[in-house]
Formats: sequence, structure tokens, C-alpha cells
Amino acid sequence: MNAPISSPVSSPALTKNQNLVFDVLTRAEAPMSAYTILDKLRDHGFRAPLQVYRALDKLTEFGMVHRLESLNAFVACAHRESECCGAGHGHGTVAFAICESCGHVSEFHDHQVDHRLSDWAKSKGFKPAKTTIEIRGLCEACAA
Amino acid sequence: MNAPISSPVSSPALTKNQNLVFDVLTRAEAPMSAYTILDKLRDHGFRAPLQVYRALDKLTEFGMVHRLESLNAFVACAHRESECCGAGHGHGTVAFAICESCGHVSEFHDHQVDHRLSDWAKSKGFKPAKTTIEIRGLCEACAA
DNA sequence: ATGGCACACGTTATAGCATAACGCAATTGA
DNA sequence: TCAATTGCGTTATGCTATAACGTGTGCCAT
Ligand SMILES: [Zn+2]
Ligand SMILES: [Zn+2]
Ligand SMILES: [Zn+2]
Ligand SMILES: [Zn+2]
Repeated sequence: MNAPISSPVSSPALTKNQNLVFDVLTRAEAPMSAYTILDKLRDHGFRAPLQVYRALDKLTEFGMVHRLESLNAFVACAHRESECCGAGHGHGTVAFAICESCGHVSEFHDHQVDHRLSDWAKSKGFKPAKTTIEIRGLCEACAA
Repeated sequence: MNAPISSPVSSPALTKNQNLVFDVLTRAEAPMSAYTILDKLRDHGFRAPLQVYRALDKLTEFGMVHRLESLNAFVACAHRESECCGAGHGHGTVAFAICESCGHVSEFHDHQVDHRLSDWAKSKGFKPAKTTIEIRGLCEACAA
């Protein structure tokens, strides 16, 4: 009993560890580092960072979790279904606004930014694989 | 004899350590991690990471060096003088295209992307402090 | 001048993030 | 049945970054 298991919420069926990690991230109000996730899951049998990183790798691959490069941390995807382009998951480039005071993260997508960047790439013969856009600052509530 | 020293190339006068770190980065053809820089400077008396990080902090503050968040590495600023907005240094948001094969980095600026992102921020009441834009992929030469 | 301040520097220790390398177990599909 | 694939668990290690301490120097107001 090791392979994927029925999943209540995801596109591909998730394994037990993947579900646990995803649940923790989904409940979180701010990005979490892999080690913070590990601590949250010690009661569920997690003992080593690799258990977390392996789950995160898969979840990221599925598009259900995003890594915030400027924070070395992870968030559950906050895309609304019925987003403009390509419904469901498998979305393209996305941007994050990260509040440095309360930790809240807003995930959004902007076509024009996307196009502008890929136009630049095309004009330079650059083949993009993954694009990171992260705005650090203060959210409305914290900027008061 | 500890304070800033005449500098051949910079806006603010750099200290000895800052000059050494900046020179290493300027000669490099790819981003360097702090520890790689440290190794390059052992012959010049560097013994500890902090010596590098402190210099990098200042150089970044001066706008002479950029940190690549998705790489945990640093590059010398490649802005042409006579760039569109705000001549000299002290530039605004900048984007990077990073080749995952050869390590080459292109630094560029796009007004429309900038405006688009700050419009989003304004509409949400978000106060941006620092924006990161990094495109990972293959440069023209490596995409062949 | 002299005391206080700001700042760069050097060192040691520690914290935080991520992966290598091993072996085992279960699933899948030739 | 047998190989290939994938997930899992463990131990060890490596890489990235900062805390905390003390030193020396230039500067400036007193
Ligand atoms: Zn998403
Ligand atoms: Zn906030
Ligand atoms: Zn620059
Ligand atoms: Zn290349």
C-alpha cells in the first residue's frame, strides 16, 4: 500500500505524503518553509526533510504548489478555477505579491506582462522554461 | 586605514573588501554564489562568509550588484549607462534572463512590465518594496 | 584633546535550506 | 515471472546565511 490513493481535492491522485503536505499548505495563511512543514507533520510520521521535499517536488510539478524563490518557501496554489487562460490547472506564468509584514501572498496573472516578457525572449532567441515574478512589499492592511 | 578608499569604477567610494568582491563579480561570466566568491578571494585574505556577505549587501544597496533569487547567486549590474529611465545607477525594477546551460545572464528593463505590475499593486493597495523578475531557460546559443 | 558615535572589519559558532546515496516495498505491464 | 518504475524511509552531507562578539579607525561635538 504505497502508491497513489484516492484524493479528495486534486487533479492527479496524491499519495499519502503528498496529501499531508498539501493539506498543511492549504491551511496555512502564509508561505511555509520545507522545515516548518516537516515540524507540522512529525505527528504524522515525518522524520526527515526529504519526505517533505519529495512531496513538494511532485505538488509543484502538478501545479498545486508554488515555490517562492525570494523566500525559500512554498504556498498552495491560489488560482481561482475559471481563470482567464487555460481553465483548471496547468497555468502559465503567475506573479506573487508578498507582504513582508503579515506574510500574506496574492497570486495573480497578467497577460500583458506575460506577453511582454515572452516577446523579449523571442526577440533575443531565448527559450524560457520557467519565469519567476515576485513583488515584496506591504499589503493594503499592513501599509496603513 | 579602514574606511572607504578611492575607487576606480564605482559611484560611492568602495572599501577594499567591496572592491575585491566587485572585481571578482565583474570578471565572472556567470552568477557566483557567496561561497564561490569566498574561495576566489582566499588569496586576498578572505577567511569567512561574512566578509563576502557584508560586501555584497553594500554593493547591492549601491545598485552595483544584483542578487538572483532563483539561484542564490549574485551578478555585477550590466546596465548600460544611458539606459532609458533615470540615467546612471539607482535603476528601478529590472528583469533577468538566465541560461540554465551556460549560465549567461541578460539584464534588461521593460517599462510596460513595470507599469503593469505597479498598476496591479496600486489597484490592490499593495506597496511594493522590491520586485524580482527572473526567466530561466536557454539562451540563443544553447537552444541550438 | 577626548569622549562618543558610526562604520568597516575579523572570527567563531550556529541556524536554515537542500540533496546524495543507500536500500526496501509496492505497482505495473511485458 | 521478471524487469522497470515509483514512492518511501534513513543517514549523512553540503550549501546558504546570519548571530554575536570584539577590534580598530575616522569623525565630530563638546
Ligand atoms: Zn497557481
Ligand atoms: Zn500584510
Ligand atoms: Zn542593474
Ligand atoms: Zn546558454
